[in-house]
Amino acid sequence: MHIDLILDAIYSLPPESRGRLTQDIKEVSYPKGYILLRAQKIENSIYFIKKGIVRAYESSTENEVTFWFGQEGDPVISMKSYIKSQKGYEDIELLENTELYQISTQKLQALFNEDLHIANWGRKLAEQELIKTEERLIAMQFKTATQRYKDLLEQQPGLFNRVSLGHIASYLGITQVSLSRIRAEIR
Amino acid sequence: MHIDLILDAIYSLPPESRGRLTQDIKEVSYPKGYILLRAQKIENSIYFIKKGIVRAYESSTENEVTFWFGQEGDPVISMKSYIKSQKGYEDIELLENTELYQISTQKLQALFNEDLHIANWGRKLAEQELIKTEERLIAMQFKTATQRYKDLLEQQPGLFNRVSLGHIASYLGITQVSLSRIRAEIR
DNA sequence: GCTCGTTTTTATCATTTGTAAAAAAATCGT
DNA sequence: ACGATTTTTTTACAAATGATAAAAACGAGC
Repeated sequence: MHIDLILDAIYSLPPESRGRLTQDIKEVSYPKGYILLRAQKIENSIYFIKKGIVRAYESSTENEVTFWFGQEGDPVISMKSYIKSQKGYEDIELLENTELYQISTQKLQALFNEDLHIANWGRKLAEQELIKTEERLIAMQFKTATQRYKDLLEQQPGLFNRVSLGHIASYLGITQVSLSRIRAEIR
Repeated sequence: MHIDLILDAIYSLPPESRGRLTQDIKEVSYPKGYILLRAQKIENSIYFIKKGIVRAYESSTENEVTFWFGQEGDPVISMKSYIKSQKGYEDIELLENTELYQISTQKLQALFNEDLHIANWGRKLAEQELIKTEERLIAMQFKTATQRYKDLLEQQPGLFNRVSLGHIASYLGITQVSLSRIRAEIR
């Protein structure tokens, strides 16, 4: 997925502003299994996924819990690092060989203070992530695990070919055994 | 709580920009029980709480579920309306007689496109709400109801004098009976 | 196609959480 | 202070979910 497409989906930038932003973006790639982002560390970069799939998980508890999957076009950000310059909760692991666009948060901050359009792009980035997170929270509070599973099947059918059901179960907030039962009931 | 204090806590604005923003802000107040915001409607205003307390709840399901409390200084926003101009999930009810600062989203959007500082203020507003929502989501996925209750007791002890345990129970994602059991165990 | 390691399902049992109804306690208005 | 209403707790039972272990299915590599 091309970077211009990704940036534009967030907020359409005039050519000059977009140039300023893309100037600071590098392409990087890492193999399956690589840990892109570590919970202990304050991260200095954010990423967008060109190709591949990643998961964010927290490992401080005995059994690690996946709480986010990122696919082509998605931003990969430790929000605690990005927003508050604090350690995040999550490690982020690449589940396939993955190509990423990388940008330094320092450079991004500088652009936010210089360019009105980029500041609004940054606003939209946060707003879009906010909507997604809010939707997740509401699903966790209002819906049964079965309903959340069905919703995921509908909204992200492709996900099931790319990640294990163990990861999906913890993403849904249940055990793998529970997920297996849900699948058996539906069948 | 004074509006300048609230705005500054989000992002410190230079005097000229702050003036532009506060110019469009009106003070309003409504009595306890008033429904400030309705799920069916696309809202044209956002608010900040000067004095009082409110709750957001979704009522489409049989038993209504509270998923957010707002207190002095907090923004009161239907994010779906504000960000995507779509209907939100939530009704918002005033739990006390409440004084609010009101601003039109249209005027705010106009200011975002005119003033770099205000655009960055808007970015910070979204970012702060994002961090809060993410923390909630993570607590729902990683922590037991008992732990979430204890956390709330610690972080917002004042809340318990202002809202019923029934509302708090649904906020924590459990039934009132469950909450009562938790409280009995701890005692 | 076979083997080894991983993932997924199934089974059993213990624990947690929910539902419903009733009792107890607290709150409110007069 | 009183009764009426609402809120909170308690109880008994049902349903859902978790933990653990074992079996079955699947996949990568030879």
